[in-house]
Amino acid sequence: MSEAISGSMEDYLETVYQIVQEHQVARPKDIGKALGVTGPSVTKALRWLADHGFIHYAPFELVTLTEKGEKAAKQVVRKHEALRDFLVRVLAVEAKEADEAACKLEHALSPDILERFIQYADFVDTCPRNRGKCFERFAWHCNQNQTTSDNCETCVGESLDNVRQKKQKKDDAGTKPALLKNMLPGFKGRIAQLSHRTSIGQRLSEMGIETGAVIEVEKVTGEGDMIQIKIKAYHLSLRKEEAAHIRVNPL
Amino acid sequence: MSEAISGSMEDYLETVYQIVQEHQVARPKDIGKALGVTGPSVTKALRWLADHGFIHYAPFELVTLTEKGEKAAKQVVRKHEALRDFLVRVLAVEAKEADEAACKLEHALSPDILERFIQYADFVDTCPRNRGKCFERFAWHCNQNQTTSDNCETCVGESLDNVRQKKQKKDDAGTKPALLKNMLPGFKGRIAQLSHRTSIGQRLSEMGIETGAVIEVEKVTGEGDMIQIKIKAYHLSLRKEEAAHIRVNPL
DNA sequence: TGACATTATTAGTCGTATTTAATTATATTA
DNA sequence: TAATATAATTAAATACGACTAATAATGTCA
Repeated sequence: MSEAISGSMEDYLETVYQIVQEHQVARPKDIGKALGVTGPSVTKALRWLADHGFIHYAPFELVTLTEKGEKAAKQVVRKHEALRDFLVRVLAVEAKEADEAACKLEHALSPDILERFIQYADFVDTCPRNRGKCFERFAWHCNQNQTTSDNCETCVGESLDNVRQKKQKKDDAGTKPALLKNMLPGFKGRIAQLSHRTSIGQRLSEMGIETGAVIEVEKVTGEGDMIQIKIKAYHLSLRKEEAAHIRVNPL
Repeated sequence: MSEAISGSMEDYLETVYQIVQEHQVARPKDIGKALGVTGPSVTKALRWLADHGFIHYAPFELVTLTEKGEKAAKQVVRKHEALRDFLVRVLAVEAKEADEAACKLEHALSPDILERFIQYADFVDTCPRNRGKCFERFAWHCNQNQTTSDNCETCVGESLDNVRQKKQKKDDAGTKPALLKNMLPGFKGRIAQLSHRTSIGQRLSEMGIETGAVIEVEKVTGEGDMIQIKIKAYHLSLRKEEAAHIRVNPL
């Protein structure tokens, strides 16, 4: 009675509601088909829903919603429809795609934010200042360039990298241990920590090199894949991935 | 290598990325604290991420992102930020709430629809026709009436009921089996199916009444809780919930 | 270096949601 | 009415994501 309804139980309830709308009564087979699950999953879900007072259910008998179940189902259906509505009317997403997306989103949306979505969709329709004119432009624009995910995937990396570079600089200036991987030629520092289990860690260990040894970066090659260091009497060439396991304190 | 990354693994990856941004290196304890999970959960997640090539990880050693991991993490971070951005700038959701909501939503959003969200947020900022004027109105409106979820919960039931009524009528007109529960006084039909396990089903069974018997609805009481029927020589009064288990074919 | 506190890992368990395989109930047909 | 087909059930198994308790590794301080 007290446990909260889970996302998947909401799905079952919603499906029962929709099938009851159409056929008066829901049968496990149809529920399973609608949700893409097998019979036993449905049986279990129905028993849970019955135990918690959402449906009338007895083995081999007809399945219908209780008052409580109908109310709960309507809330779920409402969420679903509101989201789909938003996606279609505001974001100009294609109907089928919007429906599928709404299915996944509906369980992750808090009631308050759901209301915002609804209000916004209404607002777009009724705002006296532009009466949809402005938003039609958006829909049109969306349908013109179908590039969607492609044209932004590349630039995002760069923009995030920029943020990172900035932070990097700040850290470099400080005295915090840094990763050898990120150091530039001319850097000089002391090993703060190294991983004995990694290949490079073992190589260094075998040479008797441990925490505290002074290390110098000599060269970083073209694509940034290799880094050449000098340590004690040795000159070593490391892959950046190896260098990711060594922390250094700048001197 | 082939299995898809799950929602929670994305969370771990995102967290590792963010901690690496700040401290060069991520430690299990901090990851756990950031995600609100215990140590062992982190260990398991890290092993999965390492097995699938997202991070460099060996027990007790430093954790850093691989190339693949960094790329994947950036995608996740981008999703998160884009969603939060949308919620804050377009839907005028309060920053902290938006951040939490974005956490939950980000795993349920397809790339294509995510792009729509981003495009729309940009559109709102740059649309030359209103230059934000119109959307400020929405934000203002949201902050005026804090009613959000309350004022709509009631009407939704009604609107859904309307849809249902319409479908109901259509079905009633046809010859499909209907639920006795939904029949009105004067209805005459034949029992199509009944549940022997329910109390009313047993009562009827005991009277020797089975599928095919002719049934007549005499009266439906006030609040619609009871339904009076005539069957063979008997007059019976049923609760609607009982009547939900009997299907009838109209004559 | 040794003892201690901190942190990380392993092993075992729980709850949810699903599956397959085998069983039982109902419906259909000869 | 018996034989068969369809559907629903139970039981046992798998996967995932989290937990607790016990064990092991590491870093620190005297």
